[in-house]
Amino acid sequence: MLEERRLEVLRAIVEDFVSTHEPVGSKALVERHSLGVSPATIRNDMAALEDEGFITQPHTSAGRVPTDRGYRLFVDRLSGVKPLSTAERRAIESFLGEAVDLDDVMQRTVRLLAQATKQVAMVQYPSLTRSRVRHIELVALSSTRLMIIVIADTGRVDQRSVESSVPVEETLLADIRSRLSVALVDKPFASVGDELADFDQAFEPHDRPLVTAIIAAALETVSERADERVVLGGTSHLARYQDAFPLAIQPVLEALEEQVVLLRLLGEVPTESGVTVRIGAENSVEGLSSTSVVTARYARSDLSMASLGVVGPTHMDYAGTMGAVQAVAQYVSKILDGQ
Amino acid sequence: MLEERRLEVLRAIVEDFVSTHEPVGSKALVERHSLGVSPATIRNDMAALEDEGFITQPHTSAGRVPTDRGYRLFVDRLSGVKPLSTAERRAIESFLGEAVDLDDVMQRTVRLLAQATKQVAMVQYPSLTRSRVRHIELVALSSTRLMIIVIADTGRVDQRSVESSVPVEETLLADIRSRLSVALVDKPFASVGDELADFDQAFEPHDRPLVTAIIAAALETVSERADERVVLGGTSHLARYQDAFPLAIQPVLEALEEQVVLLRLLGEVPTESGVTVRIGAENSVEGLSSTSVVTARYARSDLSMASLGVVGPTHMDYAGTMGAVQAVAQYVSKILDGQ
DNA sequence: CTTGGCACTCTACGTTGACGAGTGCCAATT
DNA sequence: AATTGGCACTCGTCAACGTAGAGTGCCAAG
Repeated sequence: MLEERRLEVLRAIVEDFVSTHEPVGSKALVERHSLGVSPATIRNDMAALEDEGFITQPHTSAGRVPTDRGYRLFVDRLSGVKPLSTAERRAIESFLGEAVDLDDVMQRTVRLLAQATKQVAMVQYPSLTRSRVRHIELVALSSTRLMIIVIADTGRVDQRSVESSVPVEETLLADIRSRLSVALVDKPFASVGDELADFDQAFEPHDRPLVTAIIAAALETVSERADERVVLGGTSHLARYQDAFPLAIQPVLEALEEQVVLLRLLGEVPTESGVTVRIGAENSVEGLSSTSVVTARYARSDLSMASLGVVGPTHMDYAGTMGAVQAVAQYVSKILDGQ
Repeated sequence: MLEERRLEVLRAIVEDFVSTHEPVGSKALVERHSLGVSPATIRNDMAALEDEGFITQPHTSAGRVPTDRGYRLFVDRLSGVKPLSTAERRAIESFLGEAVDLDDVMQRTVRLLAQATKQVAMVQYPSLTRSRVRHIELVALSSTRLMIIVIADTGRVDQRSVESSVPVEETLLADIRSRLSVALVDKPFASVGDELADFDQAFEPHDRPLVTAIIAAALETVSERADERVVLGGTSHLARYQDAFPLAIQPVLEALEEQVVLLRLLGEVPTESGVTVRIGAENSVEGLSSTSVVTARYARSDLSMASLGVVGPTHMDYAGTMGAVQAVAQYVSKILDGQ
């Protein structure tokens, strides 16, 4: 029960610091929270918490600030996911429900998430790796330029253009198109490589260079770009932390401009459901060591599809953020199932 | 020739202020530039320039800072467009040349522009209004969901999904598809509305609701979204001006998150060629009153297509930025012609 | 284990004064 | 009429200084 109170103290410190952004002292703590003890007792607990590395003092005569480790403990043991109010739930549902398109869903989701958490939001497109081919189309843009368009069962559309060294005849194109359809439609994207392994064998040798080029483009589209698409939004919220962040919104903005970084942030998430929180240096992304990342996965037909989440300062409202991220992920799943 | 020197003084002030970001005084000015006169003379000129509203003093005993009007005069009369070095030109050409796709071109362009100017870059997709339909495709996603895909002769692909209240048969779909192709392919997007005016008359009355829905979606795609797509990049460069900007990267980031605002920034540009500069309050966008916007239009087959440009602090290197924007616009035009 | 008291340590803040950059004005010069 | 040197004046920056207050750690008593 001594342990008990210490955790209580840590929770109180985190909560106060999150709301005030200022080091919190023993006296203020007993005033704002009804811990039934005196400041002196709290001081002892604080000293212990500091020894264990959960909190720290910016300077000798200041209050305490949670460390990354402190936030970690807070998140693991102390904070429940705060459920959204029904009004909020209704707002989310109706806003996402209006979406007309997968693109529209993604765009609305990122806006929603940014607005609900007041932080930078990221949303990943449904992974191709876990989808099936719904349709594949081959279009002639000019006599030597083709465009290959792939539609997944999630409604995701990817396209890629292909250059041919020789003019392409429409009859050949039609042939390739229909064979591609037969070979790929309703197949999982993961097996596209296998399905196309001997694809060019069905064609005349002098047509094979073109067929090979098309296959290469198709594979590039479905494999290299499979998880690559991420939408970002709400970056203006970063600016609110000018003073709170040491000195650093530039490195954060820089990091977030890199698709690769976003994918890493979203990808390092375990596949299980639930909300994942990575705090400070846990992110292993340079420039994001003073931020926390809260992510969740969304699914379609109970098949985990991709991740979405937010990036904010380590001193964020974890309970609220986790609640919002989880709720949004659920609604995206629901929308995706409905379509 | 008195007028002459005053302009020279203004130019010197702008140049110094742009490079140092600090108010420039009369003494420093004669030291750094070889104007053949004494500081006292410069002071007289400065007083005159201040009376005319081209420069101003932050406080009584400080040097002078250009006003928006000062920058305007500088840009109009004093600054040439600085041509890029051949190395830079080569870098642009090769980087853009590698693009494989219209999406790829847009993405590379925005990166390039941001990197070359060290500012926030915006690139607008080629306007549909000025393009022709290259291909139109209708795909069944499920028995009641269709997707309509439109490809422009610029390689731009737009899609939109359509919900049908009744299951759609493949034969009907094929019929609509081929009629749509006949009606629209190679027609300018601007005339799509007219071309589709009586489109539903060719169908059985009980099929018309579906046809109407498809037409509505098609029109929405080609008209509402016609100029709507803009890519943004390089926002991290904003953070470098933390101190230089009054207090305000947040409003700028907020403004730039709004597609509408971006479109206004890019759209207010006169259709003629050349580089356009809008300084400070000239932008008429709230939150961007302490930034300047430099834009240029790019073309395809000599037909002006859309705009691209950058947003930066009013105290930017106008000559260099204008040079870069112009050069990039030219190369984008070239790439578009080549494809 | 808790608590009140106390000495101690810093930071934040306001004051003060010197310094210097920069200006405007004026009388002298060309 | 334009230019110039001189000079008094303004005002922001900076460092030094002192004070107030928040917060701590420790200790002895409950």
